[in-house]
Amino acid sequence: MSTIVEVAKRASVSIATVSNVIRGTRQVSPELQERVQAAIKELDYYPNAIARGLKVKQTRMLGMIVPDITNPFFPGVIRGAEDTAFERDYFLVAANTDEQIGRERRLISALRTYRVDGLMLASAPGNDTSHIRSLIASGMSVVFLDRPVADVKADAVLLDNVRGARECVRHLIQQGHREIAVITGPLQAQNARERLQGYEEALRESDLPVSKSLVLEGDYRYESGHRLARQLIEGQTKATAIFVCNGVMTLGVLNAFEELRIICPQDIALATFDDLTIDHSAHSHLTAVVQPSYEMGARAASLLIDRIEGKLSGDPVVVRIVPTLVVRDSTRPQDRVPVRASKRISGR
Amino acid sequence: MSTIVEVAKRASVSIATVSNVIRGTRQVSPELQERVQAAIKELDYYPNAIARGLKVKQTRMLGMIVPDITNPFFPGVIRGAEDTAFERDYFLVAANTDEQIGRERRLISALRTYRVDGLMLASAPGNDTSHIRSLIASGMSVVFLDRPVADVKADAVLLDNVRGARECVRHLIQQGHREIAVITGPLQAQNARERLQGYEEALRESDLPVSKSLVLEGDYRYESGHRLARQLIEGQTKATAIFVCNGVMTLGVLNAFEELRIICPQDIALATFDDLTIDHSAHSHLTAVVQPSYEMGARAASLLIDRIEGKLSGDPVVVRIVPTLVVRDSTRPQDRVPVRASKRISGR
DNA sequence: TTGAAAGCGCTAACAT
DNA sequence: ATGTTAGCGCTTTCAA
Repeated sequence: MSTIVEVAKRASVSIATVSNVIRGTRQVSPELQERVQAAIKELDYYPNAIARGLKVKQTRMLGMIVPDITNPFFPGVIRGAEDTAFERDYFLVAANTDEQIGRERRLISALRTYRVDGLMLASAPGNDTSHIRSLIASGMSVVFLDRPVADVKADAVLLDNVRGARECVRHLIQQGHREIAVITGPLQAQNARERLQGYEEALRESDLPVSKSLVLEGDYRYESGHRLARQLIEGQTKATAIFVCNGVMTLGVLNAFEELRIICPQDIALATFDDLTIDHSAHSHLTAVVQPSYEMGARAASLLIDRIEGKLSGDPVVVRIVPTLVVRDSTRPQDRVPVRASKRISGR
Repeated sequence: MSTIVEVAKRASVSIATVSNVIRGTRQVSPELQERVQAAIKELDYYPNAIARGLKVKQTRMLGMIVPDITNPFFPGVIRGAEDTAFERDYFLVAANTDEQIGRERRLISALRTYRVDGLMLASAPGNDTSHIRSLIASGMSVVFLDRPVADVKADAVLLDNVRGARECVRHLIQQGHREIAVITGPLQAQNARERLQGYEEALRESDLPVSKSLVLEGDYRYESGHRLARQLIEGQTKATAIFVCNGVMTLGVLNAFEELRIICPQDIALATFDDLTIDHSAHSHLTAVVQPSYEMGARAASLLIDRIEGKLSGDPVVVRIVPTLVVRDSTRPQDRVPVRASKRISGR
C-alpha cells in the first residue's frame, strides 16, 4: 500500500499538492494535476481513510443496527439507507443483533470505537437502555428506525402502525366480517401494541365488540403464528377473518391452514401486516399492509446525514411513514375467487 | 469524546500505562490498573480504533460484498460470517452491489480506502475483473464466496453445484420421471453452468437423452421463472417434472402454476435449487437443494481470518460445501399427496 | 513497573 | 500556485 508521500515523491510535488489534487481543496496547475494523477495510477494508490479520519475527526461511516437481517423487512431498509448514504458520500456499515440486547451493546460499543459519524438503530427489546443513553450523551447522532426506545428522545423514522392496522381491519369489516381475530406481536413491543390499537379502533368505529377470545398474543415468530392459528381454528371461538400482525407469523398461519385443510378465503379470510417484501410475488394473493422498507431506510439515512452535517438542528424529528393497504384475494368475497385445478398438462 | 491523554491525566499516569491497561500489553500494578479503569468509566472513554488502526496498520474490519442482500441466501451468509468474525474479534462490514459491477468497483474502492484487513466477495457478473486483480495484487486477503472469479486465483468457499443438481435430478428420475425440464440461471454464470451440468450428468447416468427443448435458460430472476414455466406448459413439449435452478425463479414458476391452474405434483412435479432460506416454512412442500448459507459465511470468514493472521499460507484453498437434498411433497408420488379442502371452520 | 517520545498517513494553517 | 509542518490519538520502542 503506497502512501501520499510516495505519490508526492513520484510526482515530484509536495504532499499538500497531492492532497489538493485528490480532494480538489485548492487550485493546482494542470501539469501538476497530471503528474499527480499519473503517479496515483502507477502506484495504485488509495488514500488512507483511516489517517484522514484521525485528522478530520469524521469517518464518513454510518452505522446501522438491525435486530434480524434474515427478516426480509430489514434488507430493504438497508438498501434504502445504503443508496442514500452513497449518494451523499457516506459508507454504510450494517450489523445484526439477532434481537439480543447483549449483542446490541457490543455492536454499539464497536461502532463507537470505530467512530462512525452517526447511527441508525432498530433496537432489540430490553429494559436497560443505558448504552443508548450514553451513546447519545456522547454527542453521537442517532436515528431510531422502526422502533422508538422508551424514554429516549432522538430523531426517528417510524411506521404509522395504528393507521396501517386500522385501515386493514376496516377493510375486513367492509367485507362483511364481524368476528375478526388478531394475532399480535409481543405486547411489550411498542409496534405490537400500536397494531393492536389500530385493530381495536377499527372495531370500535363500527360498534363491534373487542372480544378477548379473538385477541391472540404471539411473538412475531413463525411458530407462534402456526400455534395460535391452530388454536383458533380448533377451538370454540368463531372467526371469519384473521388479521396477523407480521409476515413471519403469517407464514406460520398459512402452514396451519395447509395442515388443517383450510382454504383461504373461502373458509377464513386472512390479512397481514407484511414484513415479507421478498415474498410479494410468492404470496401474491395475500391482502397486506405493506411497509415501504426501502423508503424508511432512505429517510432514516437522509435524516441522519442532515443531522450530522448540521442541516438539521433543534428538537428531534419523528417521521411517520404511512404503510399501504394492498387488497388481494385473501380477503375478497368468495365468489370472486377462482376455483383451482382444471387443466392438466402432462401425460402422467 | 475523550482521548487516552485525558484518561491518563485523570488517572495521573502516563498514556503508555493507559494503553497497557486497556490492551493488557504488559504488567501494570493493581493500584494503577484501578485508577485507570475508574478514569475510563468516569469519562465514558472508548479507545479510538481509527487512531489505533493508523498506528498498527490493521483495522480488524472485514469486508463482505454481496450482490443482492434481498436474496435470502445472503443474509444467512452474512450472519455466519458475522458470528465467526465477532468470535475472533473482527468486525464485519457488509455491502451490497445490486449485481452491478460498477457498484462493486465503488465498494471495493471504498473498502480499500478504509483499509479493511480482508474481503469476502460474491462478485457481480462481468468481464472486467481488473479491480479484483488489482486488489489482490495489493496484498489484500480475499476469499471468493459462492462465485469464483474467472482467471483469478484466491481462496474460495463455493457450493458443489454439480453435485447438488445431480442428486436432485437423480431423485426425480427415481420417482419415475423421464421428461424433466430444467430452468437454468444465466449461463454466463459459472454456478448456472454447473447446475446445468449436474442435470445433464444425472440424465446421462440413466441413459436419458438431454433434449434441447427441455432446457430453458433463465436469469435467476422471478420474471424469467414465470415466463419460462408458462412457455413450457403452454408449449408443445411434454414434461412431467421441472428442476428450477434457484429459489427466486421458483416463486415465478409457482405463480405461473397458479395462473394456469396447475397442481403440483399431480400435474407436474417441481424441485428447486433453493436460495430461499427464509421461505422453508412457507414452501414447506417443495423438494429443494438446500444451501447451508450460514455455514458458508462462517467458513469464508474463518478462512479469511486464518489467511490474514498467517495461520494459513501457500496456495489458495477452495472449500466446496455440499448442499443437502430435502425431499418433500412436490416430488412425491401422487397418491401420497393429501387432497385439499375438507373441514370448514366458520359460519360464512 | 512506569514514562517519554517518535511516528503511523493524512489535512490544514501558515509561509513563500 | 506550491511547499512546510504541526498534530489528530494511538502503540511501541527506548530509557529510567
